[in-house]
Amino acid sequence: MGEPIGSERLFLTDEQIRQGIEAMYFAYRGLTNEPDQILATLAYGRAHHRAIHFINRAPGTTVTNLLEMLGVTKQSLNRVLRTLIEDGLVESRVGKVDKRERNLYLTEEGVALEARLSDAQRTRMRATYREAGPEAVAGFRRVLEAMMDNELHRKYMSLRETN
Amino acid sequence: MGEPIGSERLFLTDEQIRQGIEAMYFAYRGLTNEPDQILATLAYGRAHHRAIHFINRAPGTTVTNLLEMLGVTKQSLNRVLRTLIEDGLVESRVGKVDKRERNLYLTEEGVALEARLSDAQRTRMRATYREAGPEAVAGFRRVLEAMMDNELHRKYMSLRETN
DNA sequence: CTTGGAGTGTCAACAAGGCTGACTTAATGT
DNA sequence: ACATTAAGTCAGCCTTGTTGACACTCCAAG
Repeated sequence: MGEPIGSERLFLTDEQIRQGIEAMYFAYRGLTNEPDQILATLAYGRAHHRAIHFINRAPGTTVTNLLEMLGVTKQSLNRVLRTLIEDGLVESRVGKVDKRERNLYLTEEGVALEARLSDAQRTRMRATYREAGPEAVAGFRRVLEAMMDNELHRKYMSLRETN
Repeated sequence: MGEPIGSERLFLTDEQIRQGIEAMYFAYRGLTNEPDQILATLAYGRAHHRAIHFINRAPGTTVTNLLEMLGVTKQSLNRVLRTLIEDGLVESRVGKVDKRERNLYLTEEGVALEARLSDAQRTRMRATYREAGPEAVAGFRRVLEAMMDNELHRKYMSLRETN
């Protein structure tokens, strides 16, 4: 067989692969550190953050839509969503065309919390990008996108079709 | 102020930063997908996976050490560790020099499960790396390492001092 | 116009895996 | 001898995931 097609002679030992996996683990922890601390002071968790993030990203999204993105059950999301609505961070409007649907929006207060949370992450990402340089960033993104399976990649891409 | 020092003219909009954060989220999900499914069939969770991973990585590690790596409480880890020991995946040996310490090792069965879990991840990582190319991989690693804070980076690096 | 099915919300019950606080036991070091 | 450290345990709490069952509203097709 000789050389596998497209291998470009990647000398990747199991050890190197393992290091990549560990790097993902620690980096992900680093990225969620600060938001988690902010959320803890507000009696919210990561689940609330995710909901807020995606509602901010796609204002007017429906519950089913959000369910799809997050990959959790309706009951699980509903619990989180209810507290956010009760606390006045999220507004749920009855759909205009289909009145069964609820369109979700962040309130002013919701936008404020979203900004606070993502500011922490963006500051870190900016510092990270500055330290690693533009080429590294391009590679980083390329690898991450290749790491998603088709379904996740579809979800990921769907977020930038409208914007 | 003009040009920020060290910026190297990185045109990074909030939108691009946000995409990076989202990419991390979806990629991490992709990476944990398969192991989670395997673990679910065995009545184990991600916590068990993490313990197994780090014991495999540093055989003979102490409980305190593991606690440090994982960043959880003793009680939380103990619950997981106990089931792994009861199920014969992990062996806990009294320390030779300090008999208060317990040195943790994977049994044959433990090694087998570790291999099964990391095989799934390594296969994905290999495919990912092949698709993205060597330069992308280097960038990926550089960005992830920059993304960790000092403490996490120390833990991350400690894993390759011995190997 | 009725009826099936889709979108939503909710109740109940359960499990994993975090947490805190309090405590025991054994071994170590001062 | 005594304080400290490593480990383990008990009890209780929270968040966030899960199933299953059910009600309500509304749309669309027969």
